[in-house]
Amino acid sequence: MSYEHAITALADPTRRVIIDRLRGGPMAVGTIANGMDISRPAVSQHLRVLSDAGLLTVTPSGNRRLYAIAPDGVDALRKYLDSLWDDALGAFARAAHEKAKGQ
Amino acid sequence: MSYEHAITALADPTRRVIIDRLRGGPMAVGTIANGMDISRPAVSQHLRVLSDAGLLTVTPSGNRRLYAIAPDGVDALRKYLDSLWDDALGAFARAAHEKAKGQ
DNA sequence: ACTTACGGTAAGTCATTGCTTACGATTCGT
DNA sequence: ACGAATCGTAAGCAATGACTTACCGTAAGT
Repeated sequence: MSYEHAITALADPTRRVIIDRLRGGPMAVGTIANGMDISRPAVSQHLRVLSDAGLLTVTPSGNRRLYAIAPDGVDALRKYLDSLWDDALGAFARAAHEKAKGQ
Repeated sequence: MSYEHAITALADPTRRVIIDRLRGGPMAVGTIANGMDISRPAVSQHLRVLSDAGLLTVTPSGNRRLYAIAPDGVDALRKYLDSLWDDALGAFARAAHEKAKGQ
């Protein structure tokens, strides 16, 4: 269902940088933007896309907003790729079998 | 490494339709394009992108070219998401632990 | 040999999207 | 209460990308 938004969101290199930065744990927007070569509003826009895709969660903490990776969002994408991988392997084995029988 | 091209390629809905059509096994270009609402050259361009990303393999068969899903390409993407999922879960558990300790 | 089928490539067009600056709203510090 | 900090949103712009038509090469059929 929602894996489509997730894969679209992760297609952008900048957004992958952001989500890779969040691997260690939740971070505030300013902290994320610090050290990146784009403006802070641009980071905010990316965070919005990632959140809408279900890949991030937000927890307001006073003045700041802490973003963290949402395991469920990543898992949805994982499941899609697992099923794709299963089918690909099955088709590959079947094709190899056909070829062996053909020769 | 190459998972970046793969995730970029899979971000397009039309390309996901194509790769979903190939789950059953190899198909020729015309067969893939048949029933889709875009032109055949457009399908060819998508197939090129998917091949360059390592997600498809091509085996010429006489007049036609049979495209099939490359399990290795899918697996590279799977591995990236697995590592992301692991880190996300770890950070999530750590945050939950911190919160429990804080209260 | 000649025609038909198959499919990749080129050029051009239009929509999408990622970025910037400017602005507004909320919260913290003093 | 007032200034500073944090962050989201709006508007505008430039670049990327997906599609079309037109064209060309190669293999099959007759």
